[in-house]
Amino acid sequence: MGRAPCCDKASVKKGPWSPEEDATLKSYIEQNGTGGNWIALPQKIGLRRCGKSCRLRWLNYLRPNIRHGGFSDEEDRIILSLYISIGSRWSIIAAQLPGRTDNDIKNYWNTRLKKKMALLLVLTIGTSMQWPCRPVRCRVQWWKAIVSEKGWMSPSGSFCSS
DNA sequence: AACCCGTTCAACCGCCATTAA
DNA sequence: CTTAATGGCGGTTGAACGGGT
Repeated sequence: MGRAPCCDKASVKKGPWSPEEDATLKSYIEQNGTGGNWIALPQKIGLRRCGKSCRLRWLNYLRPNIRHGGFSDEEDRIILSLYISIGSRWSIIAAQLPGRTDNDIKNYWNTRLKKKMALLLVLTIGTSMQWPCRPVRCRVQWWKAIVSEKGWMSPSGSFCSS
């Protein structure tokens, strides 16, 4: 026996949200709040969506003051230092970056930032240049494992072990 | 023009934590 | 205290897109 589903999968719509659905959800929450129950909310406002889907849509796209894309160098630095110290705790990392969502940061890290950082590592440590950031320098072994696993080893294959 | 392939990111899935009954 | 319902989170997927051939 599996776990009971949170909603009736057969009668619930999946996939991208339409502008109409967005408008329905946004205007209701702006006027009434979430009512403390995401599961009951879609039925109440006539949306054929899972409550969890509504929650995700609101938190990641519809709520006010959200920024997408255009991560600054300072944001890169904050994400990297937090990732090194606490790992993939995206909600905690997002809490340090106003206007950013955990989903956006997770996507940014997985698709861009970790590659960018690995490249930076190869270009600095791999050529024996001094790494400018001490916390990162202390985690060379960690990065080495990542870079090795992903096949991002520098042509020389050399890493500083300090 | 048609296809391939890598990248991006919105959204889903399933698990664990928390809360209510 | 126990159990069920709901919230929250991180991992993962797959459609859309764009550049290259």
